[in-house]
Formats: sequence, structure tokens, C-alpha cells
Amino acid sequence: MVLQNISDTNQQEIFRTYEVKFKALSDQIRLKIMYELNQKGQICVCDLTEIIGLSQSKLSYHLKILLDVNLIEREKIGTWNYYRLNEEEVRGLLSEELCCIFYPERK
Amino acid sequence: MVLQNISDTNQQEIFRTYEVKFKALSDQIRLKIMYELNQKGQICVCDLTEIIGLSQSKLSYHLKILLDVNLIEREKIGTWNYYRLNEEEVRGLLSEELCCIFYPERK
DNA sequence: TATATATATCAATTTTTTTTGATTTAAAAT
DNA sequence: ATTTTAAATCAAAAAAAATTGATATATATA
Repeated sequence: MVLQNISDTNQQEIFRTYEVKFKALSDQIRLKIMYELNQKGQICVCDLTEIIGLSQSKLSYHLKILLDVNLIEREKIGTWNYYRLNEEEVRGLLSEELCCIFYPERK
Repeated sequence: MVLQNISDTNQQEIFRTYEVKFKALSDQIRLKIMYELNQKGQICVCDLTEIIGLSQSKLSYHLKILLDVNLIEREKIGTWNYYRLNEEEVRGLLSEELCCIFYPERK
């Protein structure tokens, strides 16, 4: 990506976009969530509360932050909400060295 | 990197490490600093205040945050402090798609 | 229909981060 | 030696993010 030929306004928008994405990643709890989703593939909130040991409300708060920046995806099945990594998005953001932590292995 | 065989304590340390690194990146001003350092190679604080349009104290605050997590490096020459990207560190953290924004081009 | 379960959302509080302006430190120039 | 310049640091204030407990919503089951 080349920013040279982009107006200051659009440049700022781009910085703003990455700001919120990195902000979403800048929290131990959310990194742990990313890690568990990467390990287990798909998990519902109720299982995650046990795995990570968080209150339901706190977990929903953090899941929303990751969801809002498109780092994870949600699928509603009955009463359950299943969450999983957005692999495309993670790959576009993080180095391959972070593979196996938050980064899905290239298939 | 594989976290499976690592104790919970060390696992937490790893999450903590990435937390502070991503926290350093999770700010528009600091991303703009990274971008300018990537463009210009090496800049002193006094020039950066003009380029980015920030007060000296504010800029020093943000530079310290990037420096503390090793994303940038400092070289003191006389009264001036020159800052530059830590390319190794940035490469280990960010995807190649972020090349030309915050990411130095592979030589 | 009433009850139970999963999960999102809300408002108040607490904690963390950022900003601001002033002060300090240290090197350079007069 | 004094003054100037570059840049770090500090303390107070402001702003933003996280936590908590309660409530709302929506689906499933009795």
C-alpha cells in the first residue's frame, strides 16, 4: 500500500482504521480470546467464559470490540452465538511469525 | 511460535508482551510517527514536531511509548536525538501488506 | 403460556491513557 | 560563565477505556 498519492484526509482515515484495529489487539484478555479461537476454531460465549474465566458481561464487551473491527466473526445458532477468527483479516494485519498464537496456520 | 507446551504463567507473559506492543501501535499519532520514520529514515524530535504538528512534550511522550516497546530506536548526536524504525521488530509483528505504511520494504 | 437459558446492552464507577504547561537536564554557542 | 537550543520529565487535568452488576432480548423448553 502506498500513501504518497493519497490526500491528507484519506491518509488520516487509514491511520484511524489501523488505530482501532491495533487497539482491539492491545489487551491481554482479547489476545487470549484470539488465541483460544485460533486453537479451537469456533466457540460459543458460554464455553469461552469457562475457558477464559470471565464474567459473561465482560466477555461480551471484549468480543464486541474484536467483532467491530472485523478480527472475529459471529454465527448465531439457536440461542448460542459462536465466534471464530476472521483469518483473512488477521493475515492482512499480523506477521507470519505470530502464526500459532493469534494467527491461523496457512493451509 | 507454539504456546501449547508453555506454562500458563509464561503464556500470560507472552500475551502481556504483545499487549504493550499493540498498545503502542494503537494510536493515530504514533502510527503517523511510524509512517514518517519509515518514509524519511531518520528524524530528530525538532523536525518531527514540524512534520507532525505536535508540541514537543506531546511528541516526546509518544516517542517514549514506541521506544519502550522497541518499535523505534534512538541515536543521540550532540543535542539532537534522532529516531528511526526498528525494522526487525516491525517485521516480526506486522504483515507484509502493511509494507510502505509502517513497514520497511524488504531489501 | 410460563420458565429457563444464552447473550447483549446499559448506567455508574473505576482505571488507564493522553494532554497540557511548566520544569529540568544537558550539550553548544556566545 | 552565561545564554541558547533540544529534548526529557513531571504533576495536574481531561478524556477514553474497562469493570461491575443489573436489566433487556430472544430463543428454547416444559
